[in-house]
Amino acid sequence: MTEVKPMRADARRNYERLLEEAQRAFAEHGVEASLEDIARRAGVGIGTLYRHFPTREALLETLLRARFDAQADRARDLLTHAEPLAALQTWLAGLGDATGTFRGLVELTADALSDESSRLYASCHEMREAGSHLVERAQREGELRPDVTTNELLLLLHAASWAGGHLPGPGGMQRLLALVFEGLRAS
Amino acid sequence: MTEVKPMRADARRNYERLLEEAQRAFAEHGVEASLEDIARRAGVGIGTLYRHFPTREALLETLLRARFDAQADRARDLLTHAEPLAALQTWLAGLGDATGTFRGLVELTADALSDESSRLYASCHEMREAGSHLVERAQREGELRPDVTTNELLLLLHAASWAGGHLPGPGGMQRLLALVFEGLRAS
DNA sequence: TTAATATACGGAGGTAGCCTCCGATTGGCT
DNA sequence: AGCCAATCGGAGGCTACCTCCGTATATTAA
Repeated sequence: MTEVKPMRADARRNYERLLEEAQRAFAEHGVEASLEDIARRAGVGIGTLYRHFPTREALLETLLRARFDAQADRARDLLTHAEPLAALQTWLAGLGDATGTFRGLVELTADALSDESSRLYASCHEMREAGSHLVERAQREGELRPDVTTNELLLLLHAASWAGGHLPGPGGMQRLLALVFEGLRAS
Repeated sequence: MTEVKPMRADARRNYERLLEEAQRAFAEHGVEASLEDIARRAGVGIGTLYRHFPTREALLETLLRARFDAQADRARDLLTHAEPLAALQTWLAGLGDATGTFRGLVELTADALSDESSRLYASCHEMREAGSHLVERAQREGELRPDVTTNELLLLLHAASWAGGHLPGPGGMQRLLALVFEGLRAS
């Protein structure tokens, strides 16, 4: 329904160059990478960058949306998994990997979930909805404590992801997430 | 032993004005508060700020050191507490409050723990040493899973503190910390 | 092919923050 | 009072953000 005029050829070319360089820059320097640098490397004026992507978040969202949508799909798949708690844990691990794509991204997504005006809110929100079904199933079948909310779980995941980013080696987030699921008390 | 010439009167006056305004600014705007603004409000040139505190971290450390040292003392006190796990949990909660003093501080302290060259490293390190005795005791008495390291625990705490800062109301960190200790699995 | 026009480009310029450097100032001592 | 070391202040160079508008060009119609 939404009428989309095709982009002018030069516009489309610049748009794509910008996305390529943004991907590189964010991967290398984290979400705070210099926008002027991205424009420079894309061989484009800074004004052109801002016309295509009015905010840093808009740029990030374009780069991440597909990934986040895939994550929502994955949640729906996992609803048929035999073990509800394991399914939830698996899904959260995948989500943790997604928010670990760029250094500093966790902060943004964590904030986006509680800020409807955020550009990332939409993509994140759909993920949360899909995930909350996994949470409810695990609780309904008595595998997850019933007093935990989806928001709390996502926040714990973000926390683990954040912390994982502050550990030297890789795989930190996975280990921490496992700890959170299993609890610290000796059994 | 360390010979300390008394500061010149104007120097001491400026030093203290700077600390006052820094406290205000960090409390209001988080650790990224503008240093030029702090100098301005203190009625002092920016050069004077940098002479007294060569880095942002130096300024923060001066404001926080007493607090962190107190936290180390508290760890030593809690070693005599009857319940090792509860003692550990209490201590971590206190530490979480301390790193929640300024928005964005958790990131700094988490990084400081793995960066010896950091200005905050010393104060943090002493805390960790004190805390690790609480960890070891809880493990020795079989109340804490033996495969968790002090570093992991501190990181989990920082993570909870970080996440607490991304929740609307207060007390978020306490709730999350409790969840981490108790585990997510239904019992 | 050419002309008209909507579309898109680019970067100058204003703002703000970081940090350094050095000439001007002043506290404290004799 | 007068000296000098200690201290001050802020100009200046840098980077980054974001906006605005004169210029350039892709597209469409003639």
